[in-house]
Order: sequence, then structure tokens, then C-alpha cells
Amino acid sequence: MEHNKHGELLKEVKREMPKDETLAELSELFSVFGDSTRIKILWVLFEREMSVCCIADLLNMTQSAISHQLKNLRHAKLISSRREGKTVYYFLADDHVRSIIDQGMEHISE
Amino acid sequence: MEHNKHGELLKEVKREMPKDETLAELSELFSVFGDSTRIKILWVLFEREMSVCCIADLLNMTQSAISHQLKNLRHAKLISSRREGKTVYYFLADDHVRSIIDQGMEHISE
DNA sequence: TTATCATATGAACAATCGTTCATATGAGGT
DNA sequence: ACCTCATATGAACGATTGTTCATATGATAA
Repeated sequence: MEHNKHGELLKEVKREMPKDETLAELSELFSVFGDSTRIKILWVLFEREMSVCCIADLLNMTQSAISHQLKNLRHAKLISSRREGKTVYYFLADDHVRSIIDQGMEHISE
Repeated sequence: MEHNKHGELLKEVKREMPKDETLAELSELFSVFGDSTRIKILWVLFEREMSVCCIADLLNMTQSAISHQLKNLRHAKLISSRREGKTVYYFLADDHVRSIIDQGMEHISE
């Protein structure tokens, strides 16, 4: 299999690679961006904080579907929420969100 | 459902949102990053171009599994390949790859 | 040609995922 | 108390996904 001509360099590559745990965390983060519903939610939150039913209206989806996805986004610490009476407002929790999406947009617009 | 107090602003948010097709493409791109095997492959390709079996050795995975994932990465135009005799070398096709992963790393290291 | 090495690929499998539906919780208002 | 609105959540469903296994292709050497 391996020719072992570059064995030294290979070991070096291996050494510089982050722990499996870190890489798993990284891929989990990206898979949160890997759904168009969640991308749409993040996109409307770029503009301002918004309630669950408002997001559902805007995206023409059920409140349940949005609520499930908000849970995923919050679990990934991409959004936070605050309660005001009966309604819960969600908002972006992190500045990285925008730059990650921007990088992705740059890639596909080529 | 909708209070329609902010109806005007909502329409504006909607107008500024990219087409469904674009958002689908964007989420598909991110879902390619959403697997730790593919992240690992990209990581070793940061160092230099590499053959299929070499990557498989490095990651302790079967040649078949790696080959399948390389296909996904190539389909997303994140990597390219060149043939040299029997072996095929894969390499990064895009500078955005590194910056996207870097942004992700920044987010999880908080 | 035949043998071997490197890679690609199709089918099958379990596992994960996103939505829907029904229902539960939580917070005012009457 | 009751009713209603806003949100959350668990179960179930079909759909997608990553790996394995077996096999096919492609390239070189004898």
C-alpha cells in the first residue's frame, strides 16, 4: 500500500492534524450549515432578531419545523433567544456565522 | 400568526434573500464540510497533493471509503486530481477551502 | 497475453436527518 | 378557573448518507 518514501513527511502531517474530537466538532458545526432551512433562518436573522412564528411565516414553513431547526442552531451556539411575554425572539449569537456564510457564498459564485 | 406590524420590513428581508436555488447550493457546499472523514482528507491535502491509498493509510480507512469521499469532494469542486501512471494524486482546487475551515475552527475554539 | 497494483463504482446495509402530526408546556387575558 | 396564543417536543415517516463488500476499470510490467 504505502510506498514509505515520504514516511517522515506523512508522520509530520499526522502530527499536525487536530484531535479526532476537534475534527468531529468541526464537521458537526459545518453540518449545521448544511441544510437550506437553517441557512434561510440564519439569513433572516442577519437583518434582525425575530420570533418563531415570524420566521415560519417568512419561510412559508410550519412553526414546528422551524422550532426544531432553531433548537439545532441554538445547540450549535449559532443563535440565542430571549423571551418577551408569550413570544420568543431568536438572534445571532456569533459574528463568525456571517463570515462563514460569506466564505461559502464566495466559493459558489465562481 | 403574523402581526403585520413590520410587514414592510419583512418584505424587505424577503427581497434581499438569495434565490432558493442559491441557498440550496450553499447548504450543499457546507454539508460537504459536514463529515469528519472529508475534513480529514482536506486537512492532509493542506500539506501537499496525495494519492488515494496514501490518504487511506494516513487516515486508517479503506481505499474504497476514501475514493467515495474524494468523489464527493471533487463534485463540490473543492479538490482536483492528476494521474501519474497508475496512481492518481488529489490536491486542493480552491483557496476558499482553507479559509472556510479556518472560520469554523475559530468558532469552535471559544 | 497474464499478473499485479491503484483506483473507481454499484449494491446493500445501518444510521442519521428533516418534516409532519399530535400534543404538551408556558404566558397572558378574561 | 378557563381560553387562547406562542412555542416546544416526542413519535413516526420517508429520504439521505457513509461505510463495507465485491467487482470493474485503467495502467504498467513481465
